[in-house]
Amino acid sequence: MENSEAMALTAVLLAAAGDLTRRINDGVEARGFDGRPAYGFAFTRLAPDGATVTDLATHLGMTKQAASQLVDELVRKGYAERRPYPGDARARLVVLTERGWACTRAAEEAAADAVRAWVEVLGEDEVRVLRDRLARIAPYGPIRPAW
Amino acid sequence: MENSEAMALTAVLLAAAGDLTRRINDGVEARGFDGRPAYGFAFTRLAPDGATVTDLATHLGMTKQAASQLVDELVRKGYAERRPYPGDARARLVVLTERGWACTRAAEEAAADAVRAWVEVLGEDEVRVLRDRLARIAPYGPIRPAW
DNA sequence: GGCAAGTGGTCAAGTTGCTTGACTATATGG
DNA sequence: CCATATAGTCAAGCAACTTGACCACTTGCC
Repeated sequence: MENSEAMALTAVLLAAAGDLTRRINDGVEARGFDGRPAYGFAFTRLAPDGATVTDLATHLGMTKQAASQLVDELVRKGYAERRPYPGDARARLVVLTERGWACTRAAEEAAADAVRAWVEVLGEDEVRVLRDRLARIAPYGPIRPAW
Repeated sequence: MENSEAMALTAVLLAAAGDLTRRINDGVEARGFDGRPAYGFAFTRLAPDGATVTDLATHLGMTKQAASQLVDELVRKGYAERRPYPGDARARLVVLTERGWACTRAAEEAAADAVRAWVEVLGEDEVRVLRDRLARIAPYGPIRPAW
């Protein structure tokens, strides 16, 4: 495969990923929630039983200070709350509020809508194959912005 | 397709895109260049004949002020230079220097290396199919960070 | 030719979402 | 019970943008 093809693959991957996240974010906002893409990935870690700030930081690939600031934001907007962590007085358990759950469901709906647009172009089977192949090359580890 | 599958597709797409851009950036730095991912996308617009700041801003989906600052950076690091634009004394033509071309080639090599790692997992044909399918769903328009 | 309106670019200041560094409170293992 | 490690926060700094103001030049129009 030529070098220029590799760059083309990169460009199209980024375009697709950016398009999808933007569609999801738009869909979430259209459903009456105020957020940014990072929220969704935080929510997937907070559900279903909550998580500590440090857990969240690891999951999102950022410092615990940044994760703590993100939690501040989520709390201020009513999506999450800090509760004592049973058995360790240093730690706090960050859990979703009812509004946080509603926002999570909205994000999943918006994601399904966005993917539906792709299914209309490629068909259900091809999208599934796409996902499976990407899963085989995607690294484990923290969820991070593409750049 | 279920809602949770849609979220899984999003996560894996972002992971793959992030992985690829990180590999390319690492490869470029390993070849002795100091940059960030946005450079690569700027370079693809500056090559082969140069571009104005406003062109670059449109291509990258940012304000012309931000694009101007990016060009400042590229000039300071020796990758590009501003030259007069023939036929319009307001505009300037931003062109790659020899070092800028070398960095572009390094980025293409690094991209090819990164994709080669994927080819080893999926095989050449599947990667090509992946690219073609992504090309069918990716929007045209500016290249933007995924989030 | 001259003048209003549009376009290309830059300067300056403000914002956002992170980082590093310093610190407190609690836990844990000899 | 004290040294060391861990959870979390506070504060300051920084990178990569944004918005707003502005100048230089071009263009369309009378």
